[in-house]
Amino acid sequence: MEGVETRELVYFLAVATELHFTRAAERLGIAQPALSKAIRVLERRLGVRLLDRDSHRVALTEAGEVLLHEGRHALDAVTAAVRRTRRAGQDEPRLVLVMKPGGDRGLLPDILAAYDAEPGMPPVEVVVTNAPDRADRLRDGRADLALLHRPRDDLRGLDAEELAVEQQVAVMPRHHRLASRRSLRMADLRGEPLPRWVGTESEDATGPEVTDTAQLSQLVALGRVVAVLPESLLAPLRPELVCVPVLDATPSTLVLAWPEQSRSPAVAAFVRAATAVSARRLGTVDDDVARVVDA
Amino acid sequence: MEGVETRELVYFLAVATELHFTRAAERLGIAQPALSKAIRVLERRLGVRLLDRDSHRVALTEAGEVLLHEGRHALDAVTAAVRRTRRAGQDEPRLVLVMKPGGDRGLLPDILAAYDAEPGMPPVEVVVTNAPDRADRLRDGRADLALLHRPRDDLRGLDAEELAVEQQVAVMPRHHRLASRRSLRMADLRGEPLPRWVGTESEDATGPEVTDTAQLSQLVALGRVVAVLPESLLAPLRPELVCVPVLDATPSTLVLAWPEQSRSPAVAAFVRAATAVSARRLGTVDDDVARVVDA
DNA sequence: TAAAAATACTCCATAGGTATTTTAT
DNA sequence: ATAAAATACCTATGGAGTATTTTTA
Repeated sequence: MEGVETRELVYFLAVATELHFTRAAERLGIAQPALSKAIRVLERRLGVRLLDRDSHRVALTEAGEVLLHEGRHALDAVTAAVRRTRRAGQDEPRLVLVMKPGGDRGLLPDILAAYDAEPGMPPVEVVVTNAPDRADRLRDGRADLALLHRPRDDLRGLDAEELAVEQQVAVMPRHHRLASRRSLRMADLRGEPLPRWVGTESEDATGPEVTDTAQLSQLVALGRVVAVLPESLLAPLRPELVCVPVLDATPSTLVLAWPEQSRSPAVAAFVRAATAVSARRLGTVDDDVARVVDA
Repeated sequence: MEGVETRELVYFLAVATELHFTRAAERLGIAQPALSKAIRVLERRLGVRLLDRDSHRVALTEAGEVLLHEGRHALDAVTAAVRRTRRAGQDEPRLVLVMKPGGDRGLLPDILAAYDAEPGMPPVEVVVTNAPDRADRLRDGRADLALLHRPRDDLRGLDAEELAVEQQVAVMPRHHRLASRRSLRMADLRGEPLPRWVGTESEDATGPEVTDTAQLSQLVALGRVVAVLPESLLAPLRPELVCVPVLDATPSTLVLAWPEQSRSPAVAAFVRAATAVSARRLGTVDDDVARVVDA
């Protein structure tokens, strides 16, 4: 009566996303009647109709809509529990940190050194990826820590500690009409093609799709696009490019994030190390920002 | 291979908390051998030993420790999904708001009025309870919204909007040695018996256990305890009691909280209503605080 | 030796398969 | 007429029970 099994959630999510029993059953590797029955049982158990269906249309009810969102979340939590348990049981557990290339603003070596100084802590495995699912990796247990950027990344479900704030700059070829300006406002970039980062739906981006900063550098150098981003992301800068501070772009904050309900001592130790390093560097970073803003 | 069923999680959590197969099996209403086997299957499936056990001792391994925490979280998410789906499927869905008695600082009537002004929204069911699990009710789907107090309540897993800040006061009988002071510091209260709120483990509370403000008022009036809390919580104040502002107590912030991953339009509408009312009242509230601090 | 977990077996509830019917466009 | 979901029926995996053995303080 009470329990809903994860298998049932998986089945329902398949149908709810496909909106088609036969295709969903294929995807799940089971037969269509089995799936139909499983859904009927689930509906009966919940006492709620989840899908309105006739022979040619399958649609979510209000309740089905709710279970689609909440069920996804619940399944994430279950798979996260499984992944973290498996990892904790390894012979040599590791602390997994994800970041994108260049996404550490040079802080990581010092942080790792500070962390390694603590005795009895598992080694850190740094996963560097351009995939836009870094935050999701924390949520589903593939990673323990992530270097993320606010406000770009969605931090819901995560705890985070601020490590550094960086002003955004516009990157363009040396010969660009705005390249000699000492600073810009977003309005100055009206009409410029901005890159569309894959995996993010941006409002005003009209330029080509980009997946990583190397590709972006290339496109900027070719004059196909102008990028607005934290300066350190493109460091070291190609010689034919220049950066101009954009005064009214929301600054990008580098944060160290971890799953909210984490009780891992290793995660705690790493966070301590990172905040210590960040605090030590804070003066320097602030100077950097000030210098950029003054320019 | 992949899937872990919620039933298995429930079983494991029972063993992990009881640390005793036979008792856990009783609690679950199944036989001991069935439970032993289920755990063995789970361990095999995860590829990880969860419990170190001999005939007289059952102890969690590192991995078991992890699954205890993460599994609880995951089960919460599953039951939350089930509860919210059931509620969404009711004939007349309701928006459930939990608060403790007097926990709204007088804002709720206006908020409800503003919310009711929006068309097509489900009615609000206000649950007033002294139970200390108000935040948990959001996490496990029994409620959609809660009026909570920072920093007293643990807001992890929740989103929250600040509604009002209130200075803390010490409440004591009129004849108390500190009753004539215009303000206090926490140090002045050294040696005074502070109440131990049930459900919270407090460091320096040495006085009697209390469960609600009526009981607390009574105990304060009897001179058995001195309480530090936001003034509005005891309003209207018994005539034989007085309040003295405590300058260095961390102020209490009234927040409206809801589950992080909520996508409910009704919740969104209520939050809008609440922030609007709060903004309208903000000047007044700030004046209140200023007046208290000046006193 | 006593208390508790593991093993051995038996049973049946149900997940899942195949074949077929119903339904709506 | 056709595509898709529901129904009917069958099979077998595995969840849960009882009886018993093993283990160690």
